[in-house]
Amino acid sequence: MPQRYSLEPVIQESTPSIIARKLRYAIAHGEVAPGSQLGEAELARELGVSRGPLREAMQRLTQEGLLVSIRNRGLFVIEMTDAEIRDMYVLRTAIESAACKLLVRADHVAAGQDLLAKVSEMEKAAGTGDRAAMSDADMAFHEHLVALSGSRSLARIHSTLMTETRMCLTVLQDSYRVTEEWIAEHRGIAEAVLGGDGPLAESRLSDHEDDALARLTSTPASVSVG
Amino acid sequence: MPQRYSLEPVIQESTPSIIARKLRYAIAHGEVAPGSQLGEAELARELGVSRGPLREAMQRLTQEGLLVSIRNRGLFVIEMTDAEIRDMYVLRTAIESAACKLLVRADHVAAGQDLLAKVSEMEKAAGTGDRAAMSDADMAFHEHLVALSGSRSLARIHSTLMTETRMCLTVLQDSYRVTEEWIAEHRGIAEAVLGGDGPLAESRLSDHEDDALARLTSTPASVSVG
DNA sequence: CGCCTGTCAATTGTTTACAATTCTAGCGCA
DNA sequence: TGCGCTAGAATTGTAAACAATTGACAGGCG
Repeated sequence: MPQRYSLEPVIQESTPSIIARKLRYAIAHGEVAPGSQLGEAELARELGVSRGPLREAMQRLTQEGLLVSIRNRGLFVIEMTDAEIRDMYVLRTAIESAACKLLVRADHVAAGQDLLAKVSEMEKAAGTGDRAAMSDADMAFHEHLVALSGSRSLARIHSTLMTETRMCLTVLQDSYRVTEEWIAEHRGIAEAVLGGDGPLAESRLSDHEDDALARLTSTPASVSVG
Repeated sequence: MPQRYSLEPVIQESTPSIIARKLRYAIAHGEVAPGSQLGEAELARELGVSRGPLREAMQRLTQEGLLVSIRNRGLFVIEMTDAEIRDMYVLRTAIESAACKLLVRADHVAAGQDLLAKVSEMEKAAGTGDRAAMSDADMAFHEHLVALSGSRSLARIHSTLMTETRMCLTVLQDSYRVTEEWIAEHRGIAEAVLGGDGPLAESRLSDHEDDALARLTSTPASVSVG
């Protein structure tokens, strides 16, 4: 059959998937506060679905670690302590470092240029002074870094980490400052990738994550994973 | 209140949790073949639960990546291609490397001795010639490595990876050979940790993972993440 | 004979209702 | 005041029924 129109296959997203995505977004953007309870009946009414699919979606988020379940009491949005945020950054640094390793072994020139483009977008966002745009650009850089590595495994883990990161950023939005230094760190990583210097890229990435972590937590990270 | 007995908090595991654990075990140990379909009605009857909690458990496994869902058709156990196994090992190496980094920054002497004890258990298992015991000991070493790091994040990801690894080992059980070299690799890692040499430990770990990967896949890994 | 199409059985997806368990809060009582 | 008990409310688990979709198969048409 001639493919006259460029038709993409119709993806029938399952209802639990849709619910999970909406809930993830709501949690990440602070529409539901950390520690607050998600009542089944209320949520089901709000979303216009029945309890079955809703519970399936909740189980997914529980598996991701975004919700904690207390039996016969309900599901609650996680509250991350400083220690847990530090621990999350350990994992995040591990994932992104691995992505860097893969990148420099592949087409690091194209990847580096791609990342530099993201840095430009960050500068643009910084120029407008829009907080949301700045953090969006920040996260876009890191998501792109992992996506360019081509690893599905890394991308999957990373996406859940970015949700948690976004949640932390939303909570501590006031303390989120974009400095020249902040953009320079990203550019440094991109340039190291461009040059194919894996160890340098990883080192800069690790330092960058430590800085980001220090901005998120009250006490500085005592042990770095870099 | 004086803690006279070392009482752990009573954890009332939810039904979906139990189901998920049982299914995970069954998949990991080859009781359900990769690619096979899991019928809701049949499984529910077999496990003695209703479809509700069963579906919730399935969603968890889907989120973990152990099952793939085809809408209106059912859930199937994943079939991993060589490329996917390689990709999984990229992630696994990233996780365990990060654990190594944490280990050498903490009490690396105690950790190293602990790991050497695991190596002894491996030798014992190798002496009996019991295939299951050998792979158990192998996986116990790696799980211990991550557990000793004290990172909940790393441990959580790693546990799902070990399930997938176990599945691969079960499928290709015949080609699983334990050699002197295999034990020596583990001892090398443990000794590097004991000596507090992070880079050496990571390097040896990476080489070890590459070897393990080469045993699992038909074609050798073209790109290492180490 | 080959291809398309309509029907049918099977399975999943969703909703609803109800029973069971457990936590919380309030009350009475020593 | 402190304790135990009880009623209410919430979640959790179960069951049944219905809707929706898929894949297969038989039959008609060119």
